[in-house]
Amino acid sequence: MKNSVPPKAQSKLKAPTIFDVAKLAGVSIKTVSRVINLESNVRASTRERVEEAVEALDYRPNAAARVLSGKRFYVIGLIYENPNEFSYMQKVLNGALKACEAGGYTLLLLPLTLPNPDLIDDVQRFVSQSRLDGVVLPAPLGDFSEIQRLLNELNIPYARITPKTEAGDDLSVQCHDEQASFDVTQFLIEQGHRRLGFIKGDPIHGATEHRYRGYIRALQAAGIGLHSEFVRDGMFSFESGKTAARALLDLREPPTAIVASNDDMAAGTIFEARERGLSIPGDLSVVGFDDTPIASHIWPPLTTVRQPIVEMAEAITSLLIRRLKGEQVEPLDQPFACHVVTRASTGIRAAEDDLA
Amino acid sequence: MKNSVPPKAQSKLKAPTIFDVAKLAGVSIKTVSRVINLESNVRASTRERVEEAVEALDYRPNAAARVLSGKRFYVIGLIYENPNEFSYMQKVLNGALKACEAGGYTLLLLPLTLPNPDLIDDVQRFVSQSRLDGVVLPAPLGDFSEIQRLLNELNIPYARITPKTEAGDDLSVQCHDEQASFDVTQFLIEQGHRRLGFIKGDPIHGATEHRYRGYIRALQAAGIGLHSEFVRDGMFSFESGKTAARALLDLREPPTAIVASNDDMAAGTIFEARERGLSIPGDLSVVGFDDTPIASHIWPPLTTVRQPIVEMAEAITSLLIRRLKGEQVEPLDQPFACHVVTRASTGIRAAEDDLA
DNA sequence: TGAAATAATGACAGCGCTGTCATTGGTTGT
DNA sequence: ACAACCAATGACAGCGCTGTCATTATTTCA
Repeated sequence: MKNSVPPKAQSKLKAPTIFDVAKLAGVSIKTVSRVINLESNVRASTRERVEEAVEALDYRPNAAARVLSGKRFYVIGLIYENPNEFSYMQKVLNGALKACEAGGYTLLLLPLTLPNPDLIDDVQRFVSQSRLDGVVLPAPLGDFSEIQRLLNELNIPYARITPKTEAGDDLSVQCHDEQASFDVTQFLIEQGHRRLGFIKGDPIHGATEHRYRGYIRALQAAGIGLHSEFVRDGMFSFESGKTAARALLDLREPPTAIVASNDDMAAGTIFEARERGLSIPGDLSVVGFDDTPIASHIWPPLTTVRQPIVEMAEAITSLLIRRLKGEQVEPLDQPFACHVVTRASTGIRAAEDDLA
Repeated sequence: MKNSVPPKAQSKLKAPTIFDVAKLAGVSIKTVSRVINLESNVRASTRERVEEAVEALDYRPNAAARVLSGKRFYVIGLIYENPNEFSYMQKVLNGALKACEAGGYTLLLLPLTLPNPDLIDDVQRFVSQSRLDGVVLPAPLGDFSEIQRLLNELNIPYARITPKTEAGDDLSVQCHDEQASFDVTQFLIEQGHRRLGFIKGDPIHGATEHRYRGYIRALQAAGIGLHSEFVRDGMFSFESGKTAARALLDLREPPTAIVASNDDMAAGTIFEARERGLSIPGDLSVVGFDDTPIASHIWPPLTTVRQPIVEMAEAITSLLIRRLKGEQVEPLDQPFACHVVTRASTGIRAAEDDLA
């Protein structure tokens, strides 16, 4: 009940103003203003009537009008030191922020926890309350069809970062994920590995499939057969990586190298290997994806794949902005390139292994 | 030159409007509007004249007026999945965001890289361009006196998260950092350790001194002498932790336990120890601070100190907002409590050690 | 009971811009 | 050289709210 979206009729019609509330409550707009600003000198009965009208119309004060006429801005700034190392979302944030600054736009944030039963309500509230022109949807949010439908209905353009699915008229960025996965797998093969484990990511992310395909292609290119017991499901979390690694290392003939679909799962793999007293890369080589801070801070540091996330986020956001300004924009033609960062978690497979 | 702040006179007077620009350029306001919105049908010479006037007055369009009169909002939303594990800044962001949502305010971000020669210009531009009511300054930004001076001049209230210095009328949050440091050091002592190394943090952070004092107090309480060679400077970075650990482990009689002032430096310490083939916690116990993701993802997982950062950020932001709304607010009376999270990077000091 | 004080409400201007439409100036073609 | 056109510019309303001040109810106290 409380979470339901406003009546459909209003999503097309203009939002109610203070006049509508005043009319419905039978008072002047100034009295409505007093009520919504919690000023004194309003009779309790009047206040109540106004509040009912506000409720009935689902009225929200127009922030711009408030700012323009009043003395307050209703804005808080958060100034912070940009840590020199970033998580994935920090990078996206930075890229989007840059593009917004360059384009004269303001960036507003809606952090969500998934799974979320009220997802659509939350997004709806955010979009209408904050009066947005456009929305950026990093993976996996760009693949929630309910969100896409909502934004389409409200006629709000959106840009997606590494989505899984296509959408017509697509404002989205991709990177050469599959190629990078191919490269990193091939790198392991060149080091002499033949038994290569793979830990998949959360299937909701497009990257999961791309990375898996790169792995398969590299095996094929080297004439190595694909063994299903070497492929395990993961969810991009440390724990899921640990669990998958446990299964792989429990095999009678365990892999000598493991490709984890992100750094957290690679860290989980190393964690699991360490618990078993395995040496890395002596007994097991491990690679990850994303080059997040953890990759360079664990021992041994991870060989991983770096994506230009900041640049990708910046590019797609500025494209979105150009489109909002009325420019006719072409979709990004080229995926961004990724590259392998070689560190100490990978090594040459000892010759003795060939006997096995 | 280009970076200099607008003429002093204007910081008190009202900001120039489109009228001022029009008058100076000798055109109508509509023409100014055309120029700043890059519309067509403006003679090059006119455009130039207007641009000069804009420059001369340092004119910035009033965002609220634009929004109110036009059809655009100049706002982009970024909707993202809140990763289940956060960096320090992510936590601050989440707390501040919560408080803003609850208070009907909007949160705007200014990420900064330090050191920054244009610091004040950047902050000035942010504050005036975004028309903020208040500012949140997480450590170490709350200790930059230039920023404080600027905000005071502009009469913009600010709240600080774990600042080092006091400011009258203080809107700031602290946590029981010293106590936590005492606790974690005492914990190591109880495990039998007597030779305890300490790696300090960046001196610009208040936490650095608090944590160091807790360490000293715990040594005193146990009757253990403070040896200066056991105390090393660090900068809160992984690298600095590694360097400091190297120095400590190079000692003729190295410590059997190391207290690093944050997790990154603790990770650096473990990294260094691993490079030397030391076993943890067998040969060396290590503790960190902050309980960042890395603490639980490295092997062995780190014993560390967790601060309620989200709650702290939320509390101080909502206090700031209440103050902006005109309430008479009291400073937060109690620092927030921290607690030790015990993991596998610490262990009982073997008895043989007593011989040494 | 009536005057003075106070509480509750309303009328209205104006915040700084953009959208619409009217007007002016300049160019082209014949 | 004049009409017919298009480019360049301006006049003005109005976006939705808050601040100011005037007005009208209600209470208080002599």
